[in-house]
Amino acid sequence: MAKDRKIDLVILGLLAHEDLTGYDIKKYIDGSIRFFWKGSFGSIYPALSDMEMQGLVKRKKSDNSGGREKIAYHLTKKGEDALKAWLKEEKVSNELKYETLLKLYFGGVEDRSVTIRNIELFEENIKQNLEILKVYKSNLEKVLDEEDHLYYYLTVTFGIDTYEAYLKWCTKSKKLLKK
Amino acid sequence: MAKDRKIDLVILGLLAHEDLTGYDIKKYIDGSIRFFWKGSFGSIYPALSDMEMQGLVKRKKSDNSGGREKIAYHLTKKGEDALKAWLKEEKVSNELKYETLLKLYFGGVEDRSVTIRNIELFEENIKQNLEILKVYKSNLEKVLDEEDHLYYYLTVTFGIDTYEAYLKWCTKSKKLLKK
DNA sequence: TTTTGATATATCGTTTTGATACATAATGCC
DNA sequence: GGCATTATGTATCAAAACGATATATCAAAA
Repeated sequence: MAKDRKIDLVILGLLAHEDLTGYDIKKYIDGSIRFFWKGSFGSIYPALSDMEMQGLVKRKKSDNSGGREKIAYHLTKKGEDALKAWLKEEKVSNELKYETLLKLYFGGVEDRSVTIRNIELFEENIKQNLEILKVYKSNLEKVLDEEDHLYYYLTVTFGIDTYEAYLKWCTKSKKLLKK
Repeated sequence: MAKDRKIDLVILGLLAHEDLTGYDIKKYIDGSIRFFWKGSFGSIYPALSDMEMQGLVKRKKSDNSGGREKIAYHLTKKGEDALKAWLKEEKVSNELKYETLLKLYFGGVEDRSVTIRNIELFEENIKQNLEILKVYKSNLEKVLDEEDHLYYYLTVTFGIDTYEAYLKWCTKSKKLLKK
């Protein structure tokens, strides 16, 4: 695995469950994973090529039932080992760029109304995402007997708990700013 | 302001309060701002040069009281306008790369004990940061009469509320995984 | 029939990261 | 006093990521 390429981890993790194309990987990232990670084609495709050369993933025979090219990748034993090694790495590295908080921090250069509006926009955004997560949660609760679903469930409850804390903060903060 | 350069926003915001060198800006980013943003010298210095050419910031006479070069920057009217325009932009764009959640999501490829350990590591990390934020909070409460401090206070309470929700989730999730 | 939208790979310029280089000033300590 | 370490400060570089766009096929709707 490349020393400093984080996208590899997403790719390895996703391929552990099923063979996927670069496009499939992007869809997963834009789906449930988007709540805590993101990645673009510009990082996915070069990573897949490089990881193939490193023997972490293997290109599957292209499914030419129509003529359109489609390159699905399969996880190798070496790739699985790399994934497991990463899971056992004892370090916490969470990176965030919270533009909402940056605007809040610099709020003093403008009227209070501007900050209140920004909190409202954030609140709306969080409410929408919270609804989506709640649907995920109730769907997962029905299939919790399968081990993998337990992990998905935990990420979803993490999101729900966090978003609910955000919303409480929004209410409280708007009140304080309006005083 | 450059179309897609986010670091500009941090620089504009910080310079709104006082004149700073690139090194000073880095110190702020590694200080209180690190809880919701980050940035390296490799982005700060080139951005400062470029922003000077755009007339957003102005280089101050270097303070040669010792011989060592030191380039402090001052916010121009144009820079202040750019900052205010950004604050009023009605869009929410918060990016995060939560490695802890990625590991959790892919936890199924390893023993439960690995995920439990990862939650513990996350928990320790959050507890440490929470202590720091609580000190910030009690210091800010003494000086809340000044408008700017209110905004810093709000970012701090955001962090505290979020971190406390994280910790509750950690306790709950570890219990669930140990069942 | 056409055009929209989904599927699919790939590349490009710009930005960011993380590390390092280089140099001076201040501080700690034996 | 001498010596090492830490803090201050600017700057650059390779690697990585972003966001947009190009190209092309196919299905479905208008």
